[in-house]
Amino acid sequence: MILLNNCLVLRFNLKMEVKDKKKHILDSAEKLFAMKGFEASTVREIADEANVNLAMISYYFGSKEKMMESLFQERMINTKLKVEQLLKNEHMPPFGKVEIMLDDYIKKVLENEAFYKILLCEQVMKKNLEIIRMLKELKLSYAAMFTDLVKEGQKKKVFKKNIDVLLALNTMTGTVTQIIINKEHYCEFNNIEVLQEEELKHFLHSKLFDHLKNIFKTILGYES
Amino acid sequence: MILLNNCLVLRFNLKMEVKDKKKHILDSAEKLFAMKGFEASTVREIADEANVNLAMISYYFGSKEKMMESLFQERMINTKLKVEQLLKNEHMPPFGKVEIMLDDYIKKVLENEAFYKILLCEQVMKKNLEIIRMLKELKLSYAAMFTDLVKEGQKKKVFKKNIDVLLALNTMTGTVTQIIINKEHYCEFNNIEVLQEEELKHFLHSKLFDHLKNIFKTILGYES
DNA sequence: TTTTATTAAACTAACGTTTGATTTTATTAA
DNA sequence: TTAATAAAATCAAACGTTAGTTTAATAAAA
Repeated sequence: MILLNNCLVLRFNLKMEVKDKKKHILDSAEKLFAMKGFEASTVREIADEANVNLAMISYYFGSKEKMMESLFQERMINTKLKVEQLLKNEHMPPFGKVEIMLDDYIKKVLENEAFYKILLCEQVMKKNLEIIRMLKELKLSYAAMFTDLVKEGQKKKVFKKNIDVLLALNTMTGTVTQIIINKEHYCEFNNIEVLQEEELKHFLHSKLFDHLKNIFKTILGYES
Repeated sequence: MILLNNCLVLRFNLKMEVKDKKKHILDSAEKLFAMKGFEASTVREIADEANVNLAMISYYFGSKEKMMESLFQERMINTKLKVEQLLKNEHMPPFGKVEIMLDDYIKKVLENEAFYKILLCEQVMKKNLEIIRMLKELKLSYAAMFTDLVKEGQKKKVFKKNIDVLLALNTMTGTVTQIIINKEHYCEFNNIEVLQEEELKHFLHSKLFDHLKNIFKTILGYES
């Protein structure tokens, strides 16, 4: 029984190690994909970056393309929204929920810059249909969630009528995305080139949050 | 003299034809780059799409990469702003100028969807330094122009103080870009799948313009 | 002993580019 | 105007390189 237990533990550890190795390869791939794009990143580069043998990529993922899909599956697990739970909280006011949605989204993008860059390019190209399918599902659930939130606010007479929820969401995603892309310019323009990575994130988060909060107040017709 | 004139006309026509051929190749390249990305589009595909021999691309542009640069030079000529002239108009109110800026930008993106998709991906990857240089210059002039516009409005006491011009511009570009990317979803969601291409452009323009106008009123603190 | 993981090397297909022959167009001199 | 000549444009084929993937041998683990 103890032996069996040990074996199980060992097997468990091994499986974990394999999973970690796969994750490690995905991290390297993500880095390169964000820097140079999917097509321009070679499996040899990815293997070098991850310090594994070239053949391991086919061995673990099947192909370069399936590795990309694995990356999306891996990263999109963490994309489930805090707000989806908070939405059901009866005591929280609707605009408080909007604030949490904004905060949550901004944080996620700033924490996963590389992935959101890849995401952006994939959405433009629409080459990998499996990824497009995943993204469509995510977008629909996001839109449905926000629609419910807006309806709740309208019912409680704190949001105005005739709100274009998709346009609102696109302003949120678009603004954050553009800031990620233009990060350097934005810093230069504001003379804050000396900030550390973490300080910079904090600065951008604060700027984006205030900016989008004001915009959403207008869009939703909310008076604080 | 007449002969000389004829020769000049002939020479002129020939040069025009070559220019047209180059433009035609660039149109085909643009289409493919927007669909599949730069790296995933092969010069053979581009040549096929343009109905020219494979070797003509090196012959005309030097290389695939230089062809991309030619595409950017070609397309960015038309990116100069109407507003840059209108800005000097003393009689037009500041927010009227903002409206023209928004209208102008939305129109340009909707009329050149393919190019703006390529533009987006290039900004993410930052691979071709010559293109990045061109874009930085464009962005700086755009920001400077809008800064002047904002200052004018502040001087005339119709805009509020402490406006983050870059954040405002990123909301403009980001929102329009996201709508281009999510065009299909947006149409599905609004049940307008049956529209013709031109009608759809008109619909999107109208939606985006009203949306951004309201947002910019808030950002600039403008009361109509 | 069997399964799993790792490797260096090889494989095939496709890439961007170049070549050299050929056709088309332009220029020049009779 | 015409014939000869020079230049530019076009093409099929080939070039060398590199891509993603597979193989078959070896090492490690179960």
